[in-house]
Amino acid sequence: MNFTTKSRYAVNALADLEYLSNDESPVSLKDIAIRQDIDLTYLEQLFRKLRIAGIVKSVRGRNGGYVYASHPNEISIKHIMDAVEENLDATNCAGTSSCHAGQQCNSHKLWDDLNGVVDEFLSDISIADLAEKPRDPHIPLKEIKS
Amino acid sequence: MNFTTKSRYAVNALADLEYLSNDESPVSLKDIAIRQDIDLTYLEQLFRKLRIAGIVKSVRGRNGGYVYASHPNEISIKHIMDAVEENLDATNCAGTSSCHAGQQCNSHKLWDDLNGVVDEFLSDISIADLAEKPRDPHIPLKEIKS
DNA sequence: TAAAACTTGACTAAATTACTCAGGTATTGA
DNA sequence: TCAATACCTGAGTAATTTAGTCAAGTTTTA
Repeated sequence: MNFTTKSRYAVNALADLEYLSNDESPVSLKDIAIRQDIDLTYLEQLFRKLRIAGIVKSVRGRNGGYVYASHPNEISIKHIMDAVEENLDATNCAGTSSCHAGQQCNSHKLWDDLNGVVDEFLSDISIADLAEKPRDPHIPLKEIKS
Repeated sequence: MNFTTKSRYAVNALADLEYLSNDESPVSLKDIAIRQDIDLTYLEQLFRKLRIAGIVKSVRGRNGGYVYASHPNEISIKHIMDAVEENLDATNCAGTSSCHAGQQCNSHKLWDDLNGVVDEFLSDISIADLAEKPRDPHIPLKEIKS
């Protein structure tokens, strides 16, 4: 399991899409790059992945940019991370249960369960949760705990 | 957040400590290295960290090896991972909330909450849970979900 | 006393991540 | 029309991290 800066860049940039947009007009990557202090061409690479994953749509040409492909409360953090990250799996065997000499290792179930816990958490939070009220806890920890 | 093979090696090796031990006698790293197919000197590096963290005790000299420093049901997976991993934090700012130009970024709370969810999960599982019944689910997912 | 087994530090190769560069192509406002 | 804007693509590269290796110990006991 490897959460890199790609996830953080992508999530923050997608939150900016809402922040920087005026009545549904596309947001240029340049504006996001400046506000988030990310290199423009690096951001382009991330948005290419996001576009292919169906998370954003691009508008080419002058005054072009990117818009959400669906409503931000339908875009989960998990969806975003699946699009930009290479490896979100915590097991050593990519779920094939061949981690210990072709057999399931002692801890296979542990990592598999961990995957489930993380996936569930990330699936329940949408980009709208972040953009609307960045300072408030979007999901109270208590809800998760019990 | 970065879960590497170190965690998996360490957890599996520590489970083997119970599996390979005869009435509290120390287990040599050589035996674990063979059973887990890990390079011996690499395993030594991991056990150095585990010893410094107070998870295992070493017995030097002939017939020496390692034993648990405390009862295996008191050794949590989180404790092990803290000992061997470099970076378990999912935030970009190591919790300092300075992720966006000195201020808290949009997603800071998200990564912070994710840390909490993962930590809680890993703290509730002990090495005894893995060693005793490796094929059974040690924590049913249902218990976590609702 | 020699073998077994832990101890330590330094080093290296492979892989990954983050980032850069050099070109495009599509669109539109002036 | 045409030049500016902004997306699009592939290749390359530097820095970092991970995984693993090497060499030379120390400690203990059969």
